[in-house]
This record gives sequence, C-alpha cells and structure tokens, in this order.
Amino acid sequence: MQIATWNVNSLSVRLPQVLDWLTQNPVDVLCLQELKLTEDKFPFAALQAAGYEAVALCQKTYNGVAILARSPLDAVVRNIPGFEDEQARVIAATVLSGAGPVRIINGYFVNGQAPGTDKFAYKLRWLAALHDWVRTELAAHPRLVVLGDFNVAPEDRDSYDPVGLADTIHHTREERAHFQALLGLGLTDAYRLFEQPEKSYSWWDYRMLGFQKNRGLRIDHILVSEALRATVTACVVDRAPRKNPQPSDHAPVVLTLG
DNA sequence: ATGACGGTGTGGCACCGA
Repeated sequence: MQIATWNVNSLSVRLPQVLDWLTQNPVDVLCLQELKLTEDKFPFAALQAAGYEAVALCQKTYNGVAILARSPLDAVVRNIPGFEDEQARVIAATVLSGAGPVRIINGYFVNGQAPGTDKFAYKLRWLAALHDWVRTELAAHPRLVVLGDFNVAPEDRDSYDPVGLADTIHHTREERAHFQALLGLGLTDAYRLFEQPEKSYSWWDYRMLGFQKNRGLRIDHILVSEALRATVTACVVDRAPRKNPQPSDHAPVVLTLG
C-alpha cells in the first residue's frame, strides 16, 4: 500500500500534473494541500475518471485539503473537532487496505509568518489543538497516519541554512517542540526510518533559483503509529514534479507499507 | 534591510506563502 502527500499550491493550476503524477505513481492514497478553490470547482469527475474517490475541505483562495483514494473513504472528519477555525486545514478519513483499515489525518499546518506575530500565535494554538485531537484519534484508530505540509523543519538537517535561519519561522524551538510532542504520542517520522540522501528537502522557494541550488526545507512529513511502523518499507521524496514547467514549490512524499 | 516567484482576486496592485 502506498500513501502520498503533496502540497500542490492551487489544484486548478496543478490538476494536469496531479493526474500525470498519478498515472506514473498509482498510489492507493494521495493527500493534497493548498487546493485554493471552492468545492464547486473541485475536480471530482476528472479524479474519478483516473480511478480515485475524493473527499475535500475547501476554501476560496487559501488553504484547502483533500484525500484521494482508490478504495472507499469512510468516517470523514473536517477540521479539528472543538477548535473554531475559519480556515480549511484538516481532513481525516479511514481507508480500507488488505491488512486492515488505515486512518488518515491530512493537514495543511499553519505557516505562522514570523515569531511574535498573531499568525504565529495562531500556529501554536492550532498545533496544540491538533495534538490533543490526534491523541483521541490514535486511541480510536491504532493504525494511524498523520501527514501533510507541517510547516516545521524538525531538525537542523531539515534546513538548507540552519544557522542563518535559526529561530526563524519553521525553525523555532516552539514549533519543533510541537513536532516532538506529536512523536511523543507514539508516532514516528517515517522518512527517518531509512537512510536518506544528505540535504533532502520537500520544499524549495520559487525565488533565487532555490530548487536549482537545493536551498530547501523538509517540511512535508508522514508520521506513522506504532501499529504501522513495522510495516513501513519505504519513504521517499519525489523531486521529479518540482522540475516540471509551472511546478508547485513542494514535492510529493511517498510512504510504502508492506 | 529588502525582494526575488507564483497564485488569487476584481486588480491596475495587495496579500499570502515559506
């Protein structure tokens, strides 16, 4: 079973690339972030023609998340229960697999702009609410995957310039503590279960030849619960779509379960 | 210190992302 995450930075613009990628990478589940469209514009028909059902939480212009799957999606939850939020950032669903159901929580985590801003305070509140909700989800669904654009570089090796960017957004102690708190619930960063290339990232700035110079951050993550951990056989970043014309600034991350 | 690039909206630029 393969489960992938990809921040597409506008599904309207990137739909042809998503369909092309799915043809080359027929994963069982693809989780998308930054759809930037309303539900009436969501391409349900095109995805269904490609073999995928979809559930989405949409918002005009900003945010928006979706789960695409080859098998039926069940028990859908939109946003964090009990956390008032005007922004469309989370969708959860259960997918069936041969080995049993897998619970998926797909998040477009708050960016946070800069420490000290209202947006940063919102990011920390949002992360705290997510943590509490993930604990209850994990209790109900032992086979759990939490994935998406976390907007956190968990460690110095996840940043092209950990010294120059120390204590700036994605690199702060508070954000990293929240990431560690998620791991503390019994989740594992699947990417780090394996030897990976040095300086491997999932996002590169559009400006200043960021991708060509590999000035990036690893901020897109896939966390797996204890019950799934032993079944993980691979986790990779697929840099190929970042080389497309008109690419998203993020690359997909792909998890393989044995 | 700033902006660089790209997407969206009802625009002639501003806002946002990371």
